[in-house]
Amino acid sequence: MSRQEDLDTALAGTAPQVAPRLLGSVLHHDHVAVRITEVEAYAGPDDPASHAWRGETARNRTMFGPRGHLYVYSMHGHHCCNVVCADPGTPTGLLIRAGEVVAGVDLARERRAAHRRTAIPEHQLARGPGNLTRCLGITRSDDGTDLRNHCGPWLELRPPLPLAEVRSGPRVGVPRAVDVAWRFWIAGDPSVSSFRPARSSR
DNA sequence: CTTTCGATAGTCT
DNA sequence: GACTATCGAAAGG
Repeated sequence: MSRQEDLDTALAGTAPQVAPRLLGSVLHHDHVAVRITEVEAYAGPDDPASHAWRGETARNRTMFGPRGHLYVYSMHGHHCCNVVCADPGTPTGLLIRAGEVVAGVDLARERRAAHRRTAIPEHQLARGPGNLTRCLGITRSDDGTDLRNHCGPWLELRPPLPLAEVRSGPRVGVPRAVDVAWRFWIAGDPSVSSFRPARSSR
């Protein structure tokens, strides 16, 4: 079975089903690799926290397409990347929130240093979705990339982690649908970001 | 460790 | 003009 089929099969379920499956897998881009330690699930039109909730726009178009594509958006001057899963028409995304840099540490540190004056501990290089994309050099121009058909290993699937190593809780910074525990992380991993409640509007 | 607050820029109303 | 699926610095425990 080709890797392409493996990935396509692995991403076939609903967002909360697939999300923990990505923990421990490795995301490669531009000479840096990150082992995923934290993921959030954003489900289709029924999830009021999802960008897709209010329908298709120019920004979220990729989420409405086939699974295995990368959905990249920008906000607050940072980029966040999602892996699209499920079937076309049910726009679901998996936000990659944090990871451990396992290759290209010097380059990752260089990219981070451009936006920070103080020293960065190694386990914090890819802690937080904006920091992770900065380490990897992912920008809005990577939106729509098909991870299944890329010649290099974009997303290197690893065997699923034992359930005992996985924790879950509410999503970070999300003001709606607070009751669902759709953030998943590897228990005890230092690269996992700390929980932040949504800031009250106004 | 925690909380709070301002900066930030792209998207949508 | 108002909103964020954010970040880092600063201040407090």
